[in-house]
Amino acid sequence: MVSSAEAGVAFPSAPRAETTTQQIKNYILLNRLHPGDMLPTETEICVALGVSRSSVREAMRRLAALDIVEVRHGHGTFVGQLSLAPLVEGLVFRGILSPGDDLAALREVVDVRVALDTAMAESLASSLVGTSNPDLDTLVEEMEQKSAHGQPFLEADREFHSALASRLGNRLIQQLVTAFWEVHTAVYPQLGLAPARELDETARAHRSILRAAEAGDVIGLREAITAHYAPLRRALDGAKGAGDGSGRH
Amino acid sequence: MVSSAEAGVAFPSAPRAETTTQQIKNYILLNRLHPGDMLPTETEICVALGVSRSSVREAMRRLAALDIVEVRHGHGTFVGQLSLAPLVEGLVFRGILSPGDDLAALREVVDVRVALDTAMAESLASSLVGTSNPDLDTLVEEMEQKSAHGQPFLEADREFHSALASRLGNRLIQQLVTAFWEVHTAVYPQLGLAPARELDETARAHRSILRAAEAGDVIGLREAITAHYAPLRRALDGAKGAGDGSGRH
DNA sequence: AAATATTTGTACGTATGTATA
DNA sequence: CTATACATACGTACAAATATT
Repeated sequence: MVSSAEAGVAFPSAPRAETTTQQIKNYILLNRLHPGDMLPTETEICVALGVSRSSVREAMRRLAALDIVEVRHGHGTFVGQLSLAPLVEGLVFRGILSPGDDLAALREVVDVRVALDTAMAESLASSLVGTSNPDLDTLVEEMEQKSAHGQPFLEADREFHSALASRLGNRLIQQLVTAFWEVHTAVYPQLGLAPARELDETARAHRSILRAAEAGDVIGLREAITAHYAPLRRALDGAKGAGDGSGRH
Repeated sequence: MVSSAEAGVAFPSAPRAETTTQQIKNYILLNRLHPGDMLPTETEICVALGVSRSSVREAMRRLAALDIVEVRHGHGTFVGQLSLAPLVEGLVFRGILSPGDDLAALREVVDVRVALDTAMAESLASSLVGTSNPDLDTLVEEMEQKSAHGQPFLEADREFHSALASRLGNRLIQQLVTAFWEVHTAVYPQLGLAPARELDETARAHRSILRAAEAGDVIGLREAITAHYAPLRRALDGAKGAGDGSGRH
Protein backbone atom coordinates (compact mmCIF):
# COMPACT_ATOMS: atom_id res chain seq x y z
CA MET A 1 0.00 0.00 0.00
CA VAL A 2 1.00 3.60 -0.41
CA SER A 3 2.60 5.14 2.63
CA SER A 4 -0.22 7.15 4.13
CA ALA A 5 2.17 9.81 5.38
CA GLU A 6 2.60 10.94 1.83
CA ALA A 7 1.08 14.21 0.63
CA GLY A 8 -1.91 14.00 2.93
CA VAL A 9 -3.77 11.30 1.04
CA ALA A 10 -6.06 10.31 3.87
CA PHE A 11 -8.66 8.20 2.07
CA PRO A 12 -7.33 5.65 -0.35
CA SER A 13 -10.91 5.02 -1.45
CA ALA A 14 -10.99 8.41 -3.15
CA PRO A 15 -9.53 8.08 -6.64
CA ARG A 16 -6.40 10.05 -7.32
CA ALA A 17 -7.71 11.81 -10.41
CA GLU A 18 -10.76 12.91 -8.47
CA THR A 19 -8.90 14.48 -5.57
CA THR A 20 -6.51 16.02 -8.07
CA THR A 21 -9.47 17.63 -9.79
CA GLN A 22 -10.59 19.21 -6.54
CA GLN A 23 -7.08 20.39 -5.74
CA ILE A 24 -6.75 22.13 -9.06
CA LYS A 25 -10.10 23.81 -8.52
CA ASN A 26 -8.95 24.87 -5.09
CA TYR A 27 -5.79 26.31 -6.58
CA ILE A 28 -7.85 28.47 -8.90
CA LEU A 29 -10.10 29.62 -6.07
CA LEU A 30 -7.34 30.28 -3.54
CA ASN A 31 -5.30 32.28 -6.03
CA ARG A 32 -8.40 34.10 -7.23
CA LEU A 33 -7.66 33.39 -10.87
CA HIS A 34 -9.96 34.71 -13.57
CA PRO A 35 -10.92 33.15 -16.90
CA GLY A 36 -7.91 33.33 -19.18
CA ASP A 37 -5.33 33.29 -16.39
CA MET A 38 -2.55 30.79 -16.76
CA LEU A 39 -2.13 27.72 -14.58
CA PRO A 40 1.10 25.98 -13.65
CA THR A 41 2.42 23.45 -16.12
CA GLU A 42 1.37 19.84 -15.79
CA THR A 43 4.78 18.80 -14.54
CA GLU A 44 4.73 21.53 -11.91
CA ILE A 45 1.33 20.36 -10.72
CA CYS A 46 2.65 16.82 -10.62
CA VAL A 47 5.42 17.66 -8.19
CA ALA A 48 3.25 20.08 -6.23
CA LEU A 49 0.55 17.48 -5.63
CA GLY A 50 2.77 14.44 -5.64
CA VAL A 51 0.78 12.58 -8.28
CA SER A 52 1.65 11.17 -11.64
CA ARG A 53 1.18 13.02 -14.84
CA SER A 54 -1.57 10.68 -15.99
CA SER A 55 -3.68 11.63 -13.01
CA VAL A 56 -3.10 15.31 -13.63
CA ARG A 57 -3.99 14.89 -17.27
CA GLU A 58 -7.19 13.02 -16.54
CA ALA A 59 -8.14 15.65 -14.00
CA MET A 60 -7.45 18.31 -16.60
CA ARG A 61 -9.65 16.52 -19.11
CA ARG A 62 -12.45 16.47 -16.62
CA LEU A 63 -12.06 20.18 -15.90
CA ALA A 64 -11.69 20.99 -19.58
CA ALA A 65 -14.94 19.17 -20.31
CA LEU A 66 -16.67 21.49 -17.84
CA ASP A 67 -14.95 24.54 -19.32
CA ILE A 68 -13.32 25.19 -15.97
CA VAL A 69 -9.91 25.01 -17.61
CA GLU A 70 -8.83 25.36 -21.21
CA VAL A 71 -5.83 23.47 -22.50
CA ARG A 72 -3.82 24.74 -25.46
CA HIS A 73 -1.46 22.29 -27.03
CA GLY A 74 2.13 23.38 -26.76
CA HIS A 75 1.22 26.52 -24.89
CA GLY A 76 -0.18 25.81 -21.48
CA THR A 77 -3.30 25.47 -19.38
CA PHE A 78 -5.57 28.37 -18.53
CA VAL A 79 -8.69 29.05 -16.54
CA GLY A 80 -11.68 28.38 -18.78
CA GLN A 81 -14.56 30.65 -19.70
CA LEU A 82 -17.03 28.74 -17.52
CA SER A 83 -19.50 28.69 -20.37
CA LEU A 84 -22.56 26.49 -20.70
CA ALA A 85 -20.96 24.45 -23.48
CA PRO A 86 -21.02 21.31 -21.29
CA LEU A 87 -24.76 21.70 -20.87
CA VAL A 88 -25.20 22.03 -24.60
CA GLU A 89 -23.14 18.98 -25.40
CA GLY A 90 -24.98 16.87 -22.87
CA LEU A 91 -28.42 17.98 -23.99
CA VAL A 92 -27.61 17.56 -27.66
CA PHE A 93 -26.45 14.05 -26.98
CA ARG A 94 -29.54 13.30 -24.96
CA GLY A 95 -31.73 14.75 -27.69
CA ILE A 96 -30.19 12.56 -30.35
CA LEU A 97 -29.99 9.49 -28.14
CA SER A 98 -33.49 9.85 -26.82
CA PRO A 99 -35.09 6.45 -27.17
CA GLY A 100 -38.50 5.60 -28.54
CA ASP A 101 -40.03 8.65 -30.08
CA ASP A 102 -37.14 10.96 -30.63
CA LEU A 103 -39.30 14.01 -30.42
CA ALA A 104 -39.96 13.95 -26.70
CA ALA A 105 -36.53 15.31 -25.80
CA LEU A 106 -36.69 18.00 -28.44
CA ARG A 107 -40.17 19.00 -27.34
CA GLU A 108 -38.89 19.42 -23.82
CA VAL A 109 -36.10 21.63 -25.09
CA VAL A 110 -38.57 23.75 -27.02
CA ASP A 111 -40.76 24.04 -23.95
CA VAL A 112 -37.79 25.32 -21.99
CA ARG A 113 -37.11 27.87 -24.70
CA VAL A 114 -40.70 29.04 -24.51
CA ALA A 115 -40.53 29.15 -20.73
CA LEU A 116 -37.37 31.26 -20.75
CA ASP A 117 -38.68 33.63 -23.39
CA THR A 118 -41.99 34.00 -21.61
CA ALA A 119 -40.28 34.62 -18.30
CA MET A 120 -38.24 37.32 -19.99
CA ALA A 121 -41.28 39.04 -21.42
CA GLU A 122 -42.17 41.31 -18.54
CA SER A 123 -38.75 42.77 -17.78
CA LEU A 124 -37.96 42.83 -21.46
CA ALA A 125 -40.96 44.99 -22.19
CA SER A 126 -40.08 47.40 -19.42
CA SER A 127 -36.49 47.54 -20.64
CA LEU A 128 -37.25 48.17 -24.29
CA VAL A 129 -40.36 50.31 -24.04
CA GLY A 130 -39.86 53.58 -25.88
CA THR A 131 -36.48 52.63 -27.26
CA SER A 132 -35.37 52.00 -30.81
CA ASN A 133 -32.99 49.16 -31.46
CA PRO A 134 -31.25 49.40 -34.81
CA ASP A 135 -29.25 46.23 -34.28
CA LEU A 136 -32.35 44.15 -33.70
CA ASP A 137 -34.08 45.94 -36.56
CA THR A 138 -31.27 45.06 -38.91
CA LEU A 139 -31.46 41.43 -37.90
CA VAL A 140 -35.19 41.28 -38.46
CA GLU A 141 -34.82 42.89 -41.87
CA GLU A 142 -32.20 40.33 -42.77
CA MET A 143 -34.60 37.57 -41.80
CA GLU A 144 -37.40 39.07 -43.85
CA GLN A 145 -35.20 39.48 -46.90
CA LYS A 146 -33.81 35.98 -46.75
CA SER A 147 -37.20 34.41 -46.08
CA ALA A 148 -38.52 36.24 -49.14
CA HIS A 149 -35.89 34.40 -51.20
CA GLY A 150 -36.57 31.10 -49.48
CA GLN A 151 -33.22 31.19 -47.75
CA PRO A 152 -32.73 30.16 -44.10
CA PHE A 153 -31.48 32.70 -41.58
CA LEU A 154 -30.04 30.65 -38.79
CA GLU A 155 -27.31 33.04 -37.75
CA ALA A 156 -29.58 36.06 -37.69
CA ASP A 157 -32.05 34.11 -35.60
CA ARG A 158 -29.37 33.21 -33.13
CA GLU A 159 -28.12 36.77 -32.96
CA PHE A 160 -31.62 38.09 -32.45
CA HIS A 161 -32.42 35.92 -29.47
CA SER A 162 -29.03 36.46 -27.93
CA ALA A 163 -29.17 40.22 -28.38
CA LEU A 164 -32.69 40.33 -27.03
CA ALA A 165 -31.69 38.36 -23.93
CA SER A 166 -28.68 40.60 -23.42
CA ARG A 167 -31.06 43.48 -22.72
CA LEU A 168 -31.95 41.88 -19.39
CA GLY A 169 -28.52 42.48 -17.93
CA ASN A 170 -28.36 38.92 -16.65
CA ARG A 171 -25.57 37.12 -18.41
CA LEU A 172 -26.62 33.74 -17.09
CA ILE A 173 -30.09 33.98 -18.58
CA GLN A 174 -28.59 35.15 -21.85
CA GLN A 175 -26.27 32.16 -21.86
CA LEU A 176 -29.16 29.84 -21.10
CA VAL A 177 -31.22 31.26 -23.93
CA THR A 178 -28.31 30.84 -26.32
CA ALA A 179 -27.51 27.38 -25.00
CA PHE A 180 -31.01 26.07 -25.57
CA TRP A 181 -31.09 27.71 -28.97
CA GLU A 182 -27.97 25.74 -29.82
CA VAL A 183 -29.39 22.50 -28.50
CA HIS A 184 -32.54 23.04 -30.49
CA THR A 185 -30.83 23.80 -33.77
CA ALA A 186 -28.35 20.98 -33.31
CA VAL A 187 -30.92 18.31 -32.51
CA TYR A 188 -33.65 19.27 -34.96
CA PRO A 189 -31.90 18.33 -38.22
CA GLN A 190 -30.83 14.99 -36.73
CA LEU A 191 -34.38 13.77 -36.40
CA GLY A 192 -35.12 13.46 -40.09
CA LEU A 193 -38.07 15.86 -40.04
CA ALA A 194 -38.68 18.12 -42.93
CA PRO A 195 -36.88 21.42 -42.43
CA ALA A 196 -39.15 24.22 -41.37
CA ARG A 197 -40.80 25.74 -44.41
CA GLU A 198 -42.70 28.54 -42.78
CA LEU A 199 -39.79 30.92 -42.99
CA ASP A 200 -41.89 34.00 -43.56
CA GLU A 201 -44.09 33.19 -40.59
CA THR A 202 -41.04 32.91 -38.38
CA ALA A 203 -39.57 36.12 -39.70
CA ARG A 204 -42.82 37.95 -39.04
CA ALA A 205 -42.90 36.55 -35.52
CA HIS A 206 -39.54 38.10 -34.80
CA ARG A 207 -40.81 41.42 -36.10
CA SER A 208 -43.81 41.14 -33.79
CA ILE A 209 -41.64 40.30 -30.81
CA LEU A 210 -39.48 43.35 -31.34
CA ARG A 211 -42.41 45.63 -31.97
CA ALA A 212 -44.31 44.46 -28.90
CA ALA A 213 -41.26 44.84 -26.70
CA GLU A 214 -40.58 48.36 -27.92
CA ALA A 215 -44.21 49.20 -27.30
CA GLY A 216 -44.05 47.83 -23.77
CA ASP A 217 -46.92 45.52 -24.64
CA VAL A 218 -46.39 42.51 -22.40
CA ILE A 219 -49.52 40.70 -23.57
CA GLY A 220 -48.65 41.19 -27.21
CA LEU A 221 -45.11 40.09 -26.51
CA ARG A 222 -46.30 36.84 -24.99
CA GLU A 223 -48.55 36.24 -27.97
CA ALA A 224 -45.71 36.95 -30.36
CA ILE A 225 -43.50 34.48 -28.53
CA THR A 226 -46.20 31.84 -28.81
CA ALA A 227 -46.58 32.59 -32.50
CA HIS A 228 -42.84 32.37 -32.93
CA TYR A 229 -42.80 28.75 -31.81
CA ALA A 230 -46.05 27.79 -33.53
CA PRO A 231 -44.51 26.43 -36.75
CA LEU A 232 -42.11 24.29 -34.77
CA ARG A 233 -44.86 22.98 -32.53
CA ARG A 234 -46.88 22.03 -35.58
CA ALA A 235 -43.92 20.16 -37.02
CA LEU A 236 -43.42 18.24 -33.78
CA ASP A 237 -47.08 17.44 -33.31
CA GLY A 238 -47.51 16.50 -36.95
CA ALA A 239 -44.72 13.95 -36.76
CA LYS A 240 -46.11 12.50 -33.57
CA GLY A 241 -47.08 9.11 -34.92
CA ALA A 242 -44.16 8.83 -37.30
CA GLY A 243 -42.36 6.40 -34.96
CA ASP A 244 -38.61 6.04 -34.89
CA GLY A 245 -38.29 4.46 -38.31
CA SER A 246 -36.07 1.73 -36.92
CA GLY A 247 -35.74 0.15 -40.33
CA ARG A 248 -33.76 3.10 -41.56
CA HIS A 249 -31.04 4.94 -39.68
CA MET B 1 -26.29 10.30 -39.47
CA VAL B 2 -23.01 11.31 -37.90
CA SER B 3 -20.82 14.06 -39.26
CA SER B 4 -19.00 12.58 -42.15
CA ALA B 5 -15.32 12.36 -41.38
CA GLU B 6 -15.52 10.53 -38.11
CA ALA B 7 -15.54 6.83 -38.67
CA GLY B 8 -12.77 6.82 -41.20
CA VAL B 9 -9.59 8.83 -41.43
CA ALA B 10 -9.53 11.67 -38.97
CA PHE B 11 -7.99 15.03 -39.57
CA PRO B 12 -4.39 14.99 -38.43
CA SER B 13 -4.92 18.29 -36.65
CA ALA B 14 -7.69 16.82 -34.49
CA PRO B 15 -6.26 15.44 -31.25
CA ARG B 16 -6.56 11.71 -30.72
CA ALA B 17 -8.44 11.95 -27.43
CA GLU B 18 -10.97 14.27 -29.04
CA THR B 19 -11.77 12.04 -31.99
CA THR B 20 -11.87 9.10 -29.62
CA THR B 21 -14.49 10.94 -27.60
CA GLN B 22 -16.65 11.38 -30.66
CA GLN B 23 -16.20 7.78 -31.68
CA ILE B 24 -17.36 6.52 -28.31
CA LYS B 25 -20.39 8.79 -28.53
CA ASN B 26 -21.08 7.46 -31.99
CA TYR B 27 -20.84 3.92 -30.68
CA ILE B 28 -23.52 4.67 -28.12
CA LEU B 29 -25.76 6.30 -30.70
CA LEU B 30 -25.32 3.69 -33.40
CA ASN B 31 -25.99 0.84 -30.99
CA ARG B 32 -28.91 2.73 -29.45
CA LEU B 33 -27.66 2.20 -25.92
CA HIS B 34 -29.64 3.54 -22.99
CA PRO B 35 -28.44 4.93 -19.67
CA GLY B 36 -27.07 2.06 -17.63
CA ASP B 37 -26.11 -0.09 -20.61
CA MET B 38 -22.61 -1.46 -20.59
CA LEU B 39 -19.87 -0.35 -22.93
CA PRO B 40 -16.94 -2.41 -24.18
CA THR B 41 -13.91 -2.55 -21.96
CA GLU B 42 -11.18 -0.01 -22.37
CA THR B 43 -8.83 -2.52 -23.92
CA GLU B 44 -11.49 -3.57 -26.42
CA ILE B 45 -12.03 0.06 -27.37
CA CYS B 46 -8.29 0.48 -27.73
CA VAL B 47 -7.97 -2.27 -30.33
CA ALA B 48 -11.27 -1.33 -32.01
CA LEU B 49 -10.22 2.27 -32.52
CA GLY B 50 -6.51 1.65 -32.81
CA VAL B 51 -5.54 4.11 -30.13
CA SER B 52 -3.62 3.82 -26.92
CA ARG B 53 -5.04 3.31 -23.48
CA SER B 54 -4.23 6.87 -22.44
CA SER B 55 -6.33 8.37 -25.19
CA VAL B 56 -9.27 6.16 -24.36
CA ARG B 57 -8.98 6.96 -20.68
CA GLU B 58 -8.82 10.71 -21.28
CA ALA B 59 -11.81 10.44 -23.59
CA MET B 60 -13.67 8.51 -20.90
CA ARG B 61 -12.86 11.17 -18.33
CA ARG B 62 -14.27 13.81 -20.60
CA LEU B 63 -17.45 11.84 -21.18
CA ALA B 64 -17.75 10.96 -17.51
CA ALA B 65 -17.52 14.65 -16.62
CA LEU B 66 -20.54 15.27 -18.86
CA ASP B 67 -22.39 12.28 -17.38
CA ILE B 68 -22.48 10.70 -20.81
CA VAL B 69 -20.67 7.66 -19.44
CA GLU B 70 -20.19 6.36 -15.94
CA VAL B 71 -17.14 4.32 -14.99
CA ARG B 72 -17.17 1.93 -12.07
CA HIS B 73 -13.82 0.85 -10.83
CA GLY B 74 -13.22 -2.83 -11.33
CA HIS B 75 -16.58 -3.32 -12.96
CA GLY B 76 -16.75 -1.58 -16.30
CA THR B 77 -17.98 1.45 -18.17
CA PHE B 78 -21.66 2.23 -18.68
CA VAL B 79 -23.80 4.81 -20.40
CA GLY B 80 -24.38 7.68 -17.98
CA GLN B 81 -27.60 9.18 -16.74
CA LEU B 82 -27.20 12.34 -18.84
CA SER B 83 -28.06 14.45 -15.82
CA LEU B 84 -27.44 18.16 -15.36
CA ALA B 85 -24.71 17.53 -12.80
CA PRO B 86 -22.09 19.10 -15.12
CA LEU B 87 -24.13 22.27 -15.26
CA VAL B 88 -24.37 22.35 -11.49
CA GLU B 89 -20.68 21.84 -10.97
CA GLY B 90 -19.78 24.55 -13.46
CA LEU B 91 -22.22 27.07 -12.06
CA VAL B 92 -21.24 26.38 -8.47
CA PHE B 93 -17.63 26.94 -9.38
CA ARG B 94 -18.48 30.11 -11.21
CA GLY B 95 -20.56 31.30 -8.29
CA ILE B 96 -17.72 30.82 -5.86
CA LEU B 97 -15.05 32.10 -8.20
CA SER B 98 -17.05 35.11 -9.29
CA PRO B 99 -14.71 38.09 -9.07
CA GLY B 100 -15.35 41.44 -7.48
CA ASP B 101 -18.62 41.38 -5.66
CA ASP B 102 -19.36 37.73 -5.23
CA LEU B 103 -23.06 38.30 -5.12
CA ALA B 104 -23.55 39.06 -8.79
CA ALA B 105 -23.30 35.43 -9.83
CA LEU B 106 -25.62 34.26 -7.08
CA ARG B 107 -28.12 36.98 -7.88
CA GLU B 108 -28.16 35.79 -11.48
CA VAL B 109 -28.83 32.26 -10.30
CA VAL B 110 -31.68 33.45 -8.13
CA ASP B 111 -33.12 35.40 -11.03
CA VAL B 112 -33.08 32.26 -13.12
CA ARG B 113 -34.88 30.40 -10.36
CA VAL B 114 -37.53 33.11 -10.28
CA ALA B 115 -37.80 33.05 -14.04
CA LEU B 116 -38.28 29.28 -14.14
CA ASP B 117 -40.81 29.30 -11.33
CA THR B 118 -42.72 32.15 -12.89
CA ALA B 119 -42.73 30.48 -16.26
CA MET B 120 -44.13 27.38 -14.59
CA ALA B 121 -46.93 29.29 -12.91
CA GLU B 122 -49.52 29.15 -15.65
CA SER B 123 -49.37 25.49 -16.55
CA LEU B 124 -48.84 24.62 -12.93
CA ALA B 125 -52.05 26.32 -11.92
CA SER B 126 -53.98 24.54 -14.64
CA SER B 127 -52.43 21.23 -13.63
CA LEU B 128 -53.10 21.52 -9.92
CA VAL B 129 -56.42 23.34 -9.89
CA GLY B 130 -59.01 21.40 -7.95
CA THR B 131 -56.58 18.74 -6.82
CA SER B 132 -55.29 17.90 -3.38
CA ASN B 133 -51.65 17.01 -3.00
CA PRO B 134 -50.89 15.25 0.25
CA ASP B 135 -47.19 14.86 -0.52
CA LEU B 136 -46.74 18.59 -1.01
CA ASP B 137 -48.93 19.25 2.01
CA THR B 138 -46.76 17.04 4.17
CA LEU B 139 -43.64 18.85 3.01
CA VAL B 140 -45.11 22.26 3.78
CA GLU B 141 -46.18 21.09 7.24
CA GLU B 142 -42.68 19.85 7.86
CA MET B 143 -41.33 23.27 6.93
CA GLU B 144 -43.78 25.03 9.19
CA GLN B 145 -42.99 22.79 12.13
CA LYS B 146 -39.24 23.11 11.74
CA SER B 147 -39.38 26.85 11.20
CA ALA B 148 -41.40 27.12 14.43
CA HIS B 149 -38.46 25.53 16.22
CA GLY B 150 -35.91 27.66 14.43
CA GLN B 151 -34.64 24.68 12.50
CA PRO B 152 -33.71 24.80 8.81
CA PHE B 153 -35.62 22.64 6.33
CA LEU B 154 -33.31 22.34 3.37
CA GLU B 155 -34.32 18.87 2.26
CA ALA B 156 -38.03 19.57 2.48
CA ASP B 157 -37.50 22.72 0.45
CA ARG B 158 -35.67 20.78 -2.22
CA GLU B 159 -38.33 18.10 -2.32
CA PHE B 160 -41.09 20.66 -2.54
CA HIS B 161 -39.68 22.46 -5.56
CA SER B 162 -38.76 19.23 -7.28
CA ALA B 163 -42.16 17.67 -6.68
CA LEU B 164 -43.90 20.82 -7.80
CA ALA B 165 -41.90 20.92 -11.03
CA SER B 166 -42.60 17.24 -11.64
CA ARG B 167 -46.28 18.11 -12.07
CA LEU B 168 -45.47 19.74 -15.41
CA GLY B 169 -44.56 16.47 -17.05
CA ASN B 170 -41.41 17.98 -18.50
CA ARG B 171 -38.45 16.21 -16.99
CA LEU B 172 -35.97 18.72 -18.40
CA ILE B 173 -37.63 21.64 -16.66
CA GLN B 174 -37.79 19.66 -13.46
CA GLN B 175 -34.10 18.91 -13.72
CA LEU B 176 -33.35 22.55 -14.39
CA VAL B 177 -35.35 23.65 -11.36
CA THR B 178 -33.53 21.13 -9.20
CA ALA B 179 -30.17 22.02 -10.70
CA PHE B 180 -30.50 25.72 -9.95
CA TRP B 181 -31.78 24.91 -6.49
CA GLU B 182 -28.58 22.96 -5.94
CA VAL B 183 -26.39 25.73 -7.30
CA HIS B 184 -28.15 28.23 -5.10
CA THR B 185 -27.85 26.23 -1.89
CA ALA B 186 -24.25 25.29 -2.64
CA VAL B 187 -23.06 28.81 -3.38
CA TYR B 188 -24.95 30.73 -0.72
CA PRO B 189 -23.11 29.46 2.37
CA GLN B 190 -19.77 30.04 0.67
CA LEU B 191 -20.26 33.76 0.53
CA GLY B 192 -20.09 34.44 4.24
CA LEU B 193 -23.52 36.01 4.45
CA ALA B 194 -25.65 35.46 7.47
CA PRO B 195 -27.86 32.41 7.01
CA ALA B 196 -31.43 33.26 6.20
CA ARG B 197 -33.30 34.12 9.37
CA GLU B 198 -36.77 34.53 8.00
CA LEU B 199 -37.58 30.86 8.12
CA ASP B 200 -41.24 31.33 8.97
CA GLU B 201 -41.68 33.75 6.10
CA THR B 202 -40.22 31.21 3.69
CA ALA B 203 -42.37 28.42 5.08
CA ARG B 204 -45.47 30.55 4.70
CA ALA B 205 -44.49 31.35 1.12
CA HIS B 206 -44.44 27.67 0.28
CA ARG B 207 -47.88 27.30 1.78
CA SER B 208 -49.11 30.19 -0.35
CA ILE B 209 -47.61 28.71 -3.48
CA LEU B 210 -49.33 25.41 -2.96
CA ARG B 211 -52.64 27.01 -2.05
CA ALA B 212 -52.62 29.33 -5.05
CA ALA B 213 -51.75 26.49 -7.41
CA GLU B 214 -54.52 24.28 -6.09
CA ALA B 215 -56.93 27.19 -6.45
CA GLY B 216 -55.85 27.77 -10.03
CA ASP B 217 -54.99 31.34 -9.11
CA VAL B 218 -52.21 32.30 -11.49
CA ILE B 219 -51.89 35.84 -10.23
CA GLY B 220 -51.73 34.73 -6.63
CA LEU B 221 -49.22 32.07 -7.57
CA ARG B 222 -46.93 34.64 -9.16
CA GLU B 223 -47.20 36.81 -6.08
CA ALA B 224 -46.43 33.87 -3.83
CA ILE B 225 -43.35 33.05 -5.89
CA THR B 226 -42.17 36.64 -5.57
CA ALA B 227 -42.76 36.51 -1.83
CA HIS B 228 -40.90 33.25 -1.64
CA TYR B 229 -37.71 34.85 -2.90
CA ALA B 230 -38.15 38.12 -1.06
CA PRO B 231 -36.05 37.24 2.02
CA LEU B 232 -33.21 36.10 -0.18
CA ARG B 233 -33.38 39.21 -2.33
CA ARG B 234 -33.22 41.36 0.79
CA ALA B 235 -30.15 39.49 1.99
CA LEU B 236 -28.41 39.98 -1.34
CA ASP B 237 -29.30 43.63 -1.64
CA GLY B 238 -28.38 44.32 1.97
CA ALA B 239 -24.88 42.96 1.49
CA LYS B 240 -24.38 44.88 -1.71
CA GLY B 241 -21.34 46.93 -0.74
CA ALA B 242 -19.66 44.18 1.27
CA GLY B 243 -16.94 43.43 -1.29
CA ASP B 244 -13.84 41.53 -0.26
CA GLY B 245 -11.47 44.32 -1.27
CA SER B 246 -9.42 42.17 -3.61
CA GLY B 247 -10.39 44.53 -6.40
CA ARG B 248 -11.02 43.84 -10.01
CA HIS B 249 -8.34 43.77 -12.57
C1' DA C 1 13.89 32.54 -41.40
C1' DA C 2 15.47 28.87 -38.71
C1' DA C 3 16.93 26.53 -34.69
C1' DT C 4 15.60 25.69 -29.92
C1' DA C 5 13.32 25.42 -25.53
C1' DT C 6 8.92 24.76 -23.38
C1' DT C 7 4.59 22.53 -22.98
C1' DT C 8 0.96 19.53 -24.05
C1' DG C 9 -0.35 15.01 -26.64
C1' DT C 10 0.30 10.06 -27.31
C1' DA C 11 2.10 5.50 -26.53
C1' DC C 12 3.49 1.53 -23.88
C1' DG C 13 4.76 -1.31 -19.96
C1' DT C 14 4.01 -2.61 -15.29
C1' DA C 15 2.05 -2.91 -10.91
C1' DT C 16 -2.01 -2.38 -7.90
C1' DG C 17 -6.75 -1.76 -6.15
C1' DT C 18 -11.50 -3.47 -6.87
C1' DA C 19 -15.52 -6.10 -7.97
C1' DT C 20 -17.50 -10.51 -9.57
C1' DA C 21 -17.84 -15.65 -9.99
C1' DC D 1 -10.53 -18.31 -0.50
C1' DT D 2 -9.04 -18.33 -5.17
C1' DA D 3 -9.17 -16.87 -9.65
C1' DT D 4 -10.39 -13.71 -13.20
C1' DA D 5 -11.54 -9.46 -15.35
C1' DC D 6 -11.42 -4.67 -15.05
C1' DA D 7 -10.23 0.05 -13.97
C1' DT D 8 -6.56 2.90 -11.55
C1' DA D 9 -2.04 4.69 -11.15
C1' DC D 10 2.92 5.35 -12.15
C1' DG D 11 6.91 6.10 -15.04
C1' DT D 12 9.24 6.75 -19.18
C1' DA D 13 9.93 7.89 -23.78
C1' DC D 14 8.78 10.25 -27.81
C1' DA D 15 5.68 13.15 -31.01
C1' DA D 16 3.45 17.50 -32.00
C1' DA D 17 2.37 22.30 -31.32
C1' DT D 18 3.78 26.83 -29.76
C1' DA D 19 6.68 30.59 -28.51
C1' DT D 20 11.17 32.67 -28.23
C1' DT D 21 15.76 33.56 -29.47
